[in-house]
This record gives sequence, structure tokens and C-alpha cells, in this order.
Amino acid sequence: MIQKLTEHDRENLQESLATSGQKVTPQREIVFAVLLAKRDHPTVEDVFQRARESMPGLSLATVYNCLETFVGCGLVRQVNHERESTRYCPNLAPHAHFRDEATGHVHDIELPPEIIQSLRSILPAGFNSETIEISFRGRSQETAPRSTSN
Amino acid sequence: MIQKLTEHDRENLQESLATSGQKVTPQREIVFAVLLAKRDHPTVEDVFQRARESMPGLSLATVYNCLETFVGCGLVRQVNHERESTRYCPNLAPHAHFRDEATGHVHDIELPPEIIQSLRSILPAGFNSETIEISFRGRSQETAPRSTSN
DNA sequence: GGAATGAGTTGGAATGATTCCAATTTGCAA
DNA sequence: TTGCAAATTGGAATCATTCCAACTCATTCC
Ligand SMILES: [Mn+2]
Ligand SMILES: [Mn+2]
Ligand SMILES: [Zn+2]
Ligand SMILES: [Zn+2]
Repeated sequence: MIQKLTEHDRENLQESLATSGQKVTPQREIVFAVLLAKRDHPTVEDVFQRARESMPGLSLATVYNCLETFVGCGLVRQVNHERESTRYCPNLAPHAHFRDEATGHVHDIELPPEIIQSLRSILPAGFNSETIEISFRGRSQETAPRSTSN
Repeated sequence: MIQKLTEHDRENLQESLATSGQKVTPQREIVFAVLLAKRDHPTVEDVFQRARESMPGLSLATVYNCLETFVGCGLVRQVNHERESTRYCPNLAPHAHFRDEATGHVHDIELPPEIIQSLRSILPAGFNSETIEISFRGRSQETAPRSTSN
């Protein structure tokens, strides 16, 4: 069900792992491919189900391990909303998340650099932030079904 | 250990509860007082410990219940960071949170209305958001020990 | 080659915050 | 008083995540 990684994506995976002294494995390839295949912010369980179609023996523990590894080497971001299961996002561009309360879907919202700047500027002296997380909650008129893009 | 609610705070509690058809109880008074006494974004467990000093028989379940009730009637906000325990905040003014990775402390960051506006404006058409949450993560030069105000 | 080494994987057990539930207790109202 | 409905309580159940010990597999070293 899951298509192989493109040459480019595979290289990206390989290099990112290499920088933190880790290797590409069949499991990591598939988990990464699953994330790229459908960018709908899947939970670990979602990833597990999808990845299993290509690799039936894959274990849930390994999915947790792979995702943790990817987060560690900056290949993907974790996305948390309230107390729900953690979701994973391979979009590395600065962006916020919009959580549709009706459907549970999570959408990426592009974040202009000037907004990020103005946010940083509201921090009092002495506060140094490496990370800013912004999440919206509400309803959206769930438009285009959103293709199963790359 | 915990001082009683001021006349003003008690009224506030009473009215907020009333609007959603609920009543003031000794447990709710104490839990609310605990939140107001030390605005350090305590976890449920923190609140439980502090409240027990004034009411030894108080149960953890009740603390969960009270806090849920307060969130429901808009008296306090929940604050989540990553996968950690939920924290509670009685500051109703629009504000972001800064989580100090060194100490674990959570600080309120005032949020100017124009920032909120500009954030709303980045939402594509069709997205209606009722809530925006902003959280910073980083280090702060932990200044003034922050008084046990109010 | 064949053993040693070490990262990665696996299944299942352990954790821990939160939720559920059934039994009491409480505050009012009939 | 008696009866109710809401609130409280203690303990069990949930469930995402973490932990762990055994196993696999590729690579390095005689
Ligand atoms: Mn969607
Ligand atoms: Mn502090
Ligand atoms: Zn995203
Ligand atoms: Zn706050």
C-alpha cells in the first residue's frame, strides 16, 4: 500500500539519521514513508496501522522508537492538542496547527516570519525561547478533500 | 495554610458557578482558593496536596471534579505542555505561556490584542477559531522569586 | 569462515495521568 | 421528617506511553 521513498526523501532520511549517528533500517524507511504519504498528522496508532500493511511484522514499540528517533534528529515534529494522543507532522516549515473540533482533523497553517518575530518580541527580557507552538481550535468548512500527496 | 477567599473572589466563584447551575461547596471554595493563592500553574496533584492542608479528607477525585467544573464555567484555564500533567491557571486575561525547560516553571506572558488579531488574520477563509493557544519553551533567568500574591 | 559486538527490533509488562463507577454524604425542598 | 438531586469519595478501569529483557542482524575482528 505504501509507495517507496523517492530518491530525494531517502537521502534526506539517510543524512538526518547519519548526523545523529544512526542508520536507515527497513522499519524506519516505512514509517517515514507513511508520514510523507498522508500528511494528516497521524497518531502513533495510525502510523502503526498504515505501516503494517507493508510490513506485517512491524511492532508498535518500533513505531514509537522510529518516531522518537525522527523527532530527535529533526525530521518530524510532534503535535499535541489538549490531552489527546500525540500526532506527527513531517512539515518542517514554520507553521501553526488548526484543530477542527467537529472532525478532529488537524490542518497546517502557514506562519509568516513577521508573525514569529512579533511573537518573540513580546517576551520580557531574560526569556529565551527556542520553540514557539501555536494552535487554533475551532470549526472549518472542511474544503477540498486534500490529496494523498507526496 | 490556605487563606479564605476574599469577599470579591467568593462572589466571583458563586456567580460563575451559578450561571451553569452549580453551587459553591466547601471543596470548591478551597480548590479555588488554592489556585488563587499561588499562581504557579499547579498540576492536579499540586492542588490536591495544597488543598489537603486545609481539608484533610478531600479526595483526589473531587479535585479533578472541581477543576473540570471551573474550566467548564470559565473560571480557570487548562495549560498543557507536551505530554506533561495538565496544569491550571486562574489568570483570565489573554496570555501565552512560557515553560522554562531548566526549572519546569510556567510563566504567564501578556498577549497584546494586536498580536491576537494578526494571528487570527493568518487563518485561511473557512477557518473559524474560538481558541488560540501559544506556548513558548526555553530558558529564563528566573528573576524575582514571584510573590505568593493575591 | 566464525565468534564477538552493538544497534535495532520485538512482545509484553509496568507506569501514571485521567476517567469511570457505585456507594455515601450533603443540602434543600416538599 | 422524608426524599431528591447534586456532590463527594475510594477504588477500579483506561489507555497512551515507557520500560525491559530477549532476540535478530549486520559489521568488525581474529
Ligand atoms: Mn481535514
Ligand atoms: Mn518561576
Ligand atoms: Zn503540521
Ligand atoms: Zn497562565
